[in-house]
Amino acid sequence: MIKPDIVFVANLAGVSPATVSRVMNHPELVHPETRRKVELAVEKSGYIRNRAAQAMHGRRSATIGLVVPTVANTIFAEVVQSFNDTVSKEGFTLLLASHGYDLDMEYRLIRKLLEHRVDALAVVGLDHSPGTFRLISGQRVPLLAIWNYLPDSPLPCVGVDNCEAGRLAAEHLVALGHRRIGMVFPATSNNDRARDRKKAATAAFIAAGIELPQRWQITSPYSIAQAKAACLELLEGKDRPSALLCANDVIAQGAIYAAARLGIAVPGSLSVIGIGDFAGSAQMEPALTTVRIPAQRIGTAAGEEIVAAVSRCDPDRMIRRRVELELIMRTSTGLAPELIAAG
Amino acid sequence: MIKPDIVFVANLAGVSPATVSRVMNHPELVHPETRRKVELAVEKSGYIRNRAAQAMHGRRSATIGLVVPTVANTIFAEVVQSFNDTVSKEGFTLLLASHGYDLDMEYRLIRKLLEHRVDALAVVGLDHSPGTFRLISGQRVPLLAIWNYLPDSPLPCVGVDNCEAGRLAAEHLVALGHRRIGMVFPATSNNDRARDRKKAATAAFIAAGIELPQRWQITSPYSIAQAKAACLELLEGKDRPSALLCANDVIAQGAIYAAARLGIAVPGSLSVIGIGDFAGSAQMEPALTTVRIPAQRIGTAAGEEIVAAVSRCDPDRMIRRRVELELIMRTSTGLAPELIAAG
DNA sequence: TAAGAAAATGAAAACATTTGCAAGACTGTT
DNA sequence: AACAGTCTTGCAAATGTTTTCATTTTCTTA
Repeated sequence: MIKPDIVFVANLAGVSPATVSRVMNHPELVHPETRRKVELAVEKSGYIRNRAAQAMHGRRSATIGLVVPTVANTIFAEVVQSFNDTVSKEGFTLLLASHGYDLDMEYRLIRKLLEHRVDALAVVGLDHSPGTFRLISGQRVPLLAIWNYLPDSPLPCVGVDNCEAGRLAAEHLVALGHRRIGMVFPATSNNDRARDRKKAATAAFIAAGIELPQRWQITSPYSIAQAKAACLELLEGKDRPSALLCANDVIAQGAIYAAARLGIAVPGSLSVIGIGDFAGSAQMEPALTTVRIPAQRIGTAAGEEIVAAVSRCDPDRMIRRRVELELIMRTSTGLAPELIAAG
Repeated sequence: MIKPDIVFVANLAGVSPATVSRVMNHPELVHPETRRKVELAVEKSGYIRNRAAQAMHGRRSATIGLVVPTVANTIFAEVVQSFNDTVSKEGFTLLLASHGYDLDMEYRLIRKLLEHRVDALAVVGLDHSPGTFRLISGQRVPLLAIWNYLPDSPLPCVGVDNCEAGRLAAEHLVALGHRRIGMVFPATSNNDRARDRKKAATAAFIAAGIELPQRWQITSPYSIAQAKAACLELLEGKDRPSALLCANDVIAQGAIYAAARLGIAVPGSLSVIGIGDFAGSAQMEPALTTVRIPAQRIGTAAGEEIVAAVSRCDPDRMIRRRVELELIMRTSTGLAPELIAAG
């Protein structure tokens, strides 16, 4: 039993291969009766058309490449999901690659995706190696940066303004009267998202006349376990901040667990704010105050833009779409203890 | 500036296309000096080889299809990640599709992946539509079911025995002396994982002479928010169980948050056990007792098996690999209150 | 240094499809 | 019944590689 190809089906239906091809791609061009015959033959033989041969002809490959740091992280899983849903609805299939925050690896992965002749390419963030930029500009493949928005980004982008996210979080703590503030961020090299958030938050605190002692600025990767460990260390002494601004909700979750372990009341003696509003943040006890980044909306919007970019075939069109942030006040933040004491 | 193809590179290097092809695929066959010349030409022209043309020649497409219910769920994100890491290391790229627990959709997605001539296909679980089985058996593509292990599975599989998972969780509660037991599970049609766990847990309870009143058997999808809501309802009355067996850690997390909201002490007056041991379960307060399903090990093992299946080209070889479960005792379960009262 | 073996290269067929072009088969109009 | 116009369809070229086979070049060894 050999695998049926288009000529096998053509013979079976008593037509030419060209007609079979037309039935698959432009059904309106062929006579309904012929169409029926062909469809029957396709059904009977179990024919499955070969996208590779199709792609080779210069047509669409019907694939879209997506490169993310990791999917094992709630942060990106949601965006991958909704992006996939959106492009899938338009008949595209996702080629997924993850580089684990290694930009050289990212370059190699993008190369691999280009070998597969993806119709378009989406990457996360605006930080990429020079090699990557060179590679892309040489090809005529639409490229979209997702997750980040910048008014003057070098790439088309769909996402949120991380500076604003940092600022919103900081201003919320300031409004609650906090002046002894700690921050928990991952290493910010190669991570423009964390960098922008931290910079803007710092600026907002300075603007409010708040000092940020070095001992309360700590570093932790995006992992609940490591964030909890880092915060345990920060919080166990006498001299601790009254509020913690965390780079994202995963870290904030770690911080809250650390406080719970140490018997520190949240928000009574410690306020914690995150960024992201991931699944579960609303349900925690205490429920996490955070700056919502609408991952689904970003994924969907990015999917729409990339499909649009593929169908109009002008790879150099620059679109920038900004998705709105929103401060979600819940129960993990409250008035600074000093204010409460003062009555 | 036209896109360079293999003959363009060949001319640039002053060799034949065949030689260029050999440099890309079997470098050891060509003279070092020639190789250098060709590599230089590749570099200079920015040539990127066309996998589609390669695949068309009957060679590998170097892609592997993975079909999951969803990736927006911690449950699968981890397994996707480690599976991808493993096959990626061997030069394959992942074609990802998600069907949202809809088996008809799954059929269509698998068709699409076959059109792209994936070298192998991985799906989650053993529940699939008859159409899917027919489709696969017609093709000569290795298929692997991941996540579940069954000694007599109809498909090659790499995963855990969900019956054992349910049994382990149930026996732990029994050993702690609990006799008033509730269970929180999603709908079990089209979900063999949840079904097996529930069946085995039920059997274990019956074997221990424990009755399972209908009012304590509740249904909730895999969502923290919905699980929390469902558990709030179950727990707020006077007549509540002393222990909750949850279909997975996401549901267990919801249950713990519900207890926290109602001021019910865990594990003092309510024990909660999950299944999965997801990221964060160990760090929660109280830390979640659970049956660990080693998602990474499953993903890695599945990746290895599928790569092996591709290189040996015997699509009908039946392998079944079982990954071990482990009961992880933490602080969300404790002795039944009745036993404590009795001293 | 010549013969034979081994290594390196090229020519051309093969892979499964799409599409421009042209020819044949209808339709409706005079 | 002839004509123009519109639908359908088939032919054949083109797409970018890989690989078999044959040929040429280089290396051993006597």
